[in-house]
Amino acid sequence: MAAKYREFSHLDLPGIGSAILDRWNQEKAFEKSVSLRDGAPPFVFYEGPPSANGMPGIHHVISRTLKDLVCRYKTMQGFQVKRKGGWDTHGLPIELGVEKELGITKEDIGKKITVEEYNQKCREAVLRFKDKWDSLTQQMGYWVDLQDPYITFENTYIETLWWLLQRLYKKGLLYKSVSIQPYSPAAGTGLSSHELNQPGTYKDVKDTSAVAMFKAIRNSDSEFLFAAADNNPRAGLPGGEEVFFLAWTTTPWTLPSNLGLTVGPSIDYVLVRTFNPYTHLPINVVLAKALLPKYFKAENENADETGYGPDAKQLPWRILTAFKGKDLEGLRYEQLLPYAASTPEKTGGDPFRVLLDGFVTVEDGTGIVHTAPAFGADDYKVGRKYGIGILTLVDREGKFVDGVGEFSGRYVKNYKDEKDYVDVNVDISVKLKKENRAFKVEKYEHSYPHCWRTDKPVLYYPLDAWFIKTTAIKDRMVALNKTINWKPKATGEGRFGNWLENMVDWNLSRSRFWGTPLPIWRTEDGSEEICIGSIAELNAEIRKANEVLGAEVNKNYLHDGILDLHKPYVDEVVLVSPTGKPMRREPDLIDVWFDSGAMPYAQWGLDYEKLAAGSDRPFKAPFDQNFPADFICEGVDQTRGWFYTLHALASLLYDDVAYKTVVSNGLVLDRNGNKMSKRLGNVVDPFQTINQFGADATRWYLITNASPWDSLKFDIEGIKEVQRKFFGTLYNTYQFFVLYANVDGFSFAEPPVKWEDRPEIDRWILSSLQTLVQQVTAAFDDYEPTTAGRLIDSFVDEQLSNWYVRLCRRRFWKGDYSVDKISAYQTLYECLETISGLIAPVAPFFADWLFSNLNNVTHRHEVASVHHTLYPKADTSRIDADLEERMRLAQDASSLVLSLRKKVNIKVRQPLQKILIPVLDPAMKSRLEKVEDLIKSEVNVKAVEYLTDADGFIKKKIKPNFQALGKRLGAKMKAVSNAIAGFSQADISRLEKEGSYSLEIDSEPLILQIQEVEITSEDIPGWMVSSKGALTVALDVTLTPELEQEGNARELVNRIQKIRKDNGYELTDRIRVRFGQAGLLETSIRQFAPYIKAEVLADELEVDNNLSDGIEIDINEQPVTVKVEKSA
RNA sequence: AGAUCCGUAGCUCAGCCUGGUUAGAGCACUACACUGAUAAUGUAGGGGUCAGCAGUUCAAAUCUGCUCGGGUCUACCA
Repeated sequence: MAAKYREFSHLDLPGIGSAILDRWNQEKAFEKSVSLRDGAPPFVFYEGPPSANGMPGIHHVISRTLKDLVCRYKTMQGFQVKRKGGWDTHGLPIELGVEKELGITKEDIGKKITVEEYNQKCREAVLRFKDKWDSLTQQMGYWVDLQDPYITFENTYIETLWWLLQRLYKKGLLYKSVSIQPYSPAAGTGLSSHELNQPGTYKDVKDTSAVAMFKAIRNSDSEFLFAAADNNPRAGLPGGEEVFFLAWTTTPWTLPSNLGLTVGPSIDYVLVRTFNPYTHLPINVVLAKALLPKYFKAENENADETGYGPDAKQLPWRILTAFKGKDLEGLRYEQLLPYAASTPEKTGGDPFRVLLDGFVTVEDGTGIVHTAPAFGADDYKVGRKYGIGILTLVDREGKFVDGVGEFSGRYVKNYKDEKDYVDVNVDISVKLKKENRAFKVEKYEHSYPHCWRTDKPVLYYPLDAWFIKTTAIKDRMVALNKTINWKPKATGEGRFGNWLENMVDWNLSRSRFWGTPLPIWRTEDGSEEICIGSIAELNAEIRKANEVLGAEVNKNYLHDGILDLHKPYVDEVVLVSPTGKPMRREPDLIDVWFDSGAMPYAQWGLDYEKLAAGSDRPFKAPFDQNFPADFICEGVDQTRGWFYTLHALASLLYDDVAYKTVVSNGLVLDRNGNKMSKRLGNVVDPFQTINQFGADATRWYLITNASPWDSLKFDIEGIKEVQRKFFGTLYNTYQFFVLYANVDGFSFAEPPVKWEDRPEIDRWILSSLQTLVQQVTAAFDDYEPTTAGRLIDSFVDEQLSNWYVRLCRRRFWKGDYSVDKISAYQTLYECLETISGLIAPVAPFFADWLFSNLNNVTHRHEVASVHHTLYPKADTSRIDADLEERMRLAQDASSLVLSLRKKVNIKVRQPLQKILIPVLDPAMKSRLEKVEDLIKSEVNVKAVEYLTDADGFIKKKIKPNFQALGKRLGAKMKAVSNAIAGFSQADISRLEKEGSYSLEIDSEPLILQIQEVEITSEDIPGWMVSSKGALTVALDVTLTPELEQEGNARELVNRIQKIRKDNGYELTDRIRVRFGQAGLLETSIRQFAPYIKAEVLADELEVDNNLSDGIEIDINEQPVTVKVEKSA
């Protein structure tokens, strides 16, 4: 006897998950799935390194599911997919975590704790939750190489980063410059954007704001302004009045550092004649037209000026001329607040001009932006563009430097908690008022960032930093991006494309402790520097410096060389310049995003032989086969993170893309659409979910519920549904199969039944299966797993389970082990086996469980795991579109009949005589004839009759084919549509007979073709009908005595089967059935005895009027006693 | 503020690219049925101004523009 298929008492997905996981671990299934493809073409995948200093959440499960399913799919497609894992180990979140844990702040590092100790703490914290992550990886079925991951803090990794930095340095792409960064004077430190985004840093504060007046200088460029003033002299006053540009600021302390005024090139500006409300002097001012109402009342336009004086409440004003911002470009103005420290020479540029830039808006202020390059990123940028220089009149403590007159030494904000601090901004404003240089001064409430440690307002301040000149290859990056396959497309074109268009140079510098040190050593005056590219190079330089500079220098690093590339060790190293001067390391660390963006190279490390040979890609094997990546996948939040840094580095280093396809998945929200956060307590624990529902159900839910790039509202109920609906159905189908296969000993031992010997329904489900394989493969190839999953879902539910199995049930338990039965087994087996392959990428555990349960009996595959097989390939020769179409007809027809039965309340078990189906053309008839038997047995009728035109019974309905007609007719569509609606039955048959019909529309002739309308049957007079689309079905509901007898017989069979089951008999047990007094049922029993006996496997069936015991049952309101026993 | 995604039944989503006349599934709810797959299944029912407004068109859930609401990213700026 052949081995038996395993049977189960119930579906236990978590149990299947852990059992299969154990087996994978024992058999090293993952390693094998890779090594089996040795020599096959590679499919390259990069793992974006997670940071293991926090617990993994459910949102990590979705992107890892996507990564995993693509890699599994490609492996099954015959590619070799290596997946090296990795850990992101540097960076601010780790440092902040450690600081919090130790209860220290940044300032304490190096004081209360040494840098060495601090970094040791970071190193320990980094992989704190590595176990949890590894465990999640395993339990969710994510196949990735955890044995040999790349770790960003390791020397080999950092060394590669150094080499890459050196390559950039040699290309002239690495430079040091000032940038304007958020800076906390109170804490004496720059702040990262991350720190600035801490909750509570933005506060609403009231600041003194001022609209300052910058006096225009009259020259040929500005003549049009002055001329407009001169040509409109005020009554009683001569011409030659002053013209001012109005500019608003909420930080008057930046006004002494003003070097420019920026306007929007296409914004409308006006020159307004009016008075200074403080000094009451007549003035002319320039501001954006759209902002006039902020400063002037409409009713005072062109008001009488002669009466204006100190006591006047209303400010008269008059527009003298209008122009665009671009007309102002280059106009010069007098410096607002000249001091010794702010002479034009000290600016290092050509200041006090009007500049153009797109960032100017007319939302606030005057539409003219006061530009102090030192204290605003936009200001700095536009200042550089125009070369107006830079003035930094405030020091790092937040107070004015010497040489700013009465303001020198005063803090620009109350940074020292002085009790009687006098706001310098007020004093500056007062000074401007007195000097006829302020147009409006008022308190203004706005939101302003504060240092999250000191609670003091942040300044934007110029700080030294190292940059990568990404802007140099911006166009190339844009061009390369166009070759990348983005999923979804819009993220690449929109979010990422826009980001590239507006890119700025990459600020690499971080003044922190735990990270990759910048490998640049400089002389004190900055005139000489070296960028180190490898450990060997550094060690050589260390020795050289020791020889040149003296025996004490670097003496700790002479013997073994440098052993750890982190701070503080690298900072102790002093190198020597070609001219013999000492060089010290630039103190910065580099942005952690460089760490991860460089992983394509650094994950392998440097190959010293290639390095010595001068290769421009000196990375260890298998780098050459693993660049660029075919596929990467992370959350959309990485668009400007990892996706960008990978792209930037590949473009900069090798003028190439780093990845060919990138999938960015959306966020996982809670069921109400809120972001998951610890604070709200709505985070979902992935371990709990997997333990409760299994990884497969979780993965299937995440993938099929919504496109991966849409944000997903995570709801446990959805997983339950997937579990019940999809896996439950598939499990049931499997159970059904093995129930009978075990009885019959089916083990696929027989040769496949020939195609032409298989019944229609087998050919149908196999054809549908091939179609499914085709569609699923296309969807996966297009990185559309959601579509793939949903296709499989509906196939399993609607086609396989609810049609094929339902209709074929009898074939499995009835009769001998015939060709038909074997065909049924082979067909269903093939469906199950193919589905196990199809779902393997998404539901890896269940797929393997199903596969091995089947394969352990049949041994059709030599490999032990579905993940080692090749993905199912569609056999297109089996696809029969017409067959699939007529099966749809059968399904529709059955559904219609069942609904008719429902209407007249005749149960399906009661046979009926016939149904009528009107057929509109011979093709439809022949299709229906081929599936007639299926319909008959499904709806329990004896006959199907077809009604054709000739019978004259059918009442027809006509409707325009809008798609066909609309193209031809256009605007006449409505009229024609109305005409068609008015067609009589005679009109319709004439059209059918002649193939065309002449109409007159708006007194123009029009020939209507038969294919331009849709004709359907509407009604069969005197019958109950129901229709769907072109299909109409009528049911004969007449019950003859014969039919009723048969109905009774079927009812009896049904009851006896139930009793068999209640008694716990085996499927194959033979029985003996005796009835008590049966009354009217006796006829049924006698007439249908052979049928009943065959159905219930009875050897004997008799009526015994003296039967005293047995079960009372009720057959169509006829009580009868029945006794069922096993045959002797 | 900019960019982008989303808005269709009580809930989760198809359909939109390529416009075509009763807008579909599943879940949930109600009723009835089925019963050798049974913690399954079928049928029927209620439930929609396809976020809103305007435009293009003979025809708009579908194309265009604007507005509103939600998410994310970037920025926070005079």
